[in-house]
Amino acid sequence: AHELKPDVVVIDISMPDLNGIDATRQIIGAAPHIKVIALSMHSDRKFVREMLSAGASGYLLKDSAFEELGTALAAVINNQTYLSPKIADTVIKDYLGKIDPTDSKTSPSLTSREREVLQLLSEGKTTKEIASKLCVSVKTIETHRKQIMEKVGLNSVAELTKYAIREGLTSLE
Amino acid sequence: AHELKPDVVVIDISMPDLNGIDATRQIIGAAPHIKVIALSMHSDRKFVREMLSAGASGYLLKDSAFEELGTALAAVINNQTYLSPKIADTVIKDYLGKIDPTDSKTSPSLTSREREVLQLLSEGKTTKEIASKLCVSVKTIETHRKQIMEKVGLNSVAELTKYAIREGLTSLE
DNA sequence: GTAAAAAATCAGGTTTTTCCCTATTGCATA
DNA sequence: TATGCAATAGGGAAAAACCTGATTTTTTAC
Repeated sequence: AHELKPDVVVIDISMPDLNGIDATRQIIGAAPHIKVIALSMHSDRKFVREMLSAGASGYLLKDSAFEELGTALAAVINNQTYLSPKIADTVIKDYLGKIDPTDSKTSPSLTSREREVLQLLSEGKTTKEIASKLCVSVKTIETHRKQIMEKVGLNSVAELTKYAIREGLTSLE
Repeated sequence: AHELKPDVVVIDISMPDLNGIDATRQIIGAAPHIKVIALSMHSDRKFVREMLSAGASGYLLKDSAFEELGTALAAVINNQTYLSPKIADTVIKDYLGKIDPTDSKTSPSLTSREREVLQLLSEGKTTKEIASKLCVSVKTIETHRKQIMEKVGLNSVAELTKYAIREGLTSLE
């Protein structure tokens, strides 16, 4: 970004190594006129909030259509903010303050640790393997898993795997 | 394209003035190593056929997700061809003329019973539930499951679920 | 038309995993 | 400072998976 002096940057949040949120912070910090559009697989509240407070002007989901990118670009170069419809929903709810637990089915925000466990689980790792990988007890992973199942309302590895795929935590390989 | 010498060009077929099909023909004619991915709103047979015979290596629909672009790019730089699923369907039907549903299963020869079990498994059913549904003993289902895992070379429900999705035995719901 | 191979069924016993309940610690924030 | 949430984990019961066979149909092959 520093070299190319772009008008708009599209950042993939889940890019490896460099954290997209921090990257955004740096870019905006160094060159506030640059517009940043975040591209993410998650519609997770925390991600969105952090990204926006880091200064992003737009937030798109990866499962959005190409068309949306054009719309978003047009919006941000006009100093407007563009959010994917799904994102807009969560942002508005967040903004309105009350997130009643009844409709939390939209995206039952898992903690980052839980997402981590879910990802490994949906990649075929056993509980034992996950525990050893994360250097915690098997019991801890069991608790996380139970918690995940409770939150998302599913109770089989198969369904969790599908959920993880839909949420972009894992791929079909 | 002439100036930038790209590896891959993504062409919007419906771009104004210049016809995307002719553009593709020219690019491929001048520099055959360049990969062209067509981006179109139509899944129209003629468009697709002409585009492919013009030398395109990929064909995406505009309502596809971003993710697909990555997949397509990865495919074409490996000298493979990528088609949006919808497109693939029409191409294959065109190509085959008639589709025999019986022999199209070229998967690692699971028996129909095994596929049945795998499907239920990948829908989140427990071994016990499957047994009761199929009116056989739990032991039988265990044996089937072991056999399936052996045949496809996977040993977790998560991976089996992904396999089942790829094979069209179950959906993401 | 029969023998061999493959598919479908199941059991006993052992090992592993999961489930349920409970509990501690750190951290944020109201 | 009190309260709630996140992350951690143990014990013990229950369930599921695993290993080692084994029997009965159904297909396939010669």
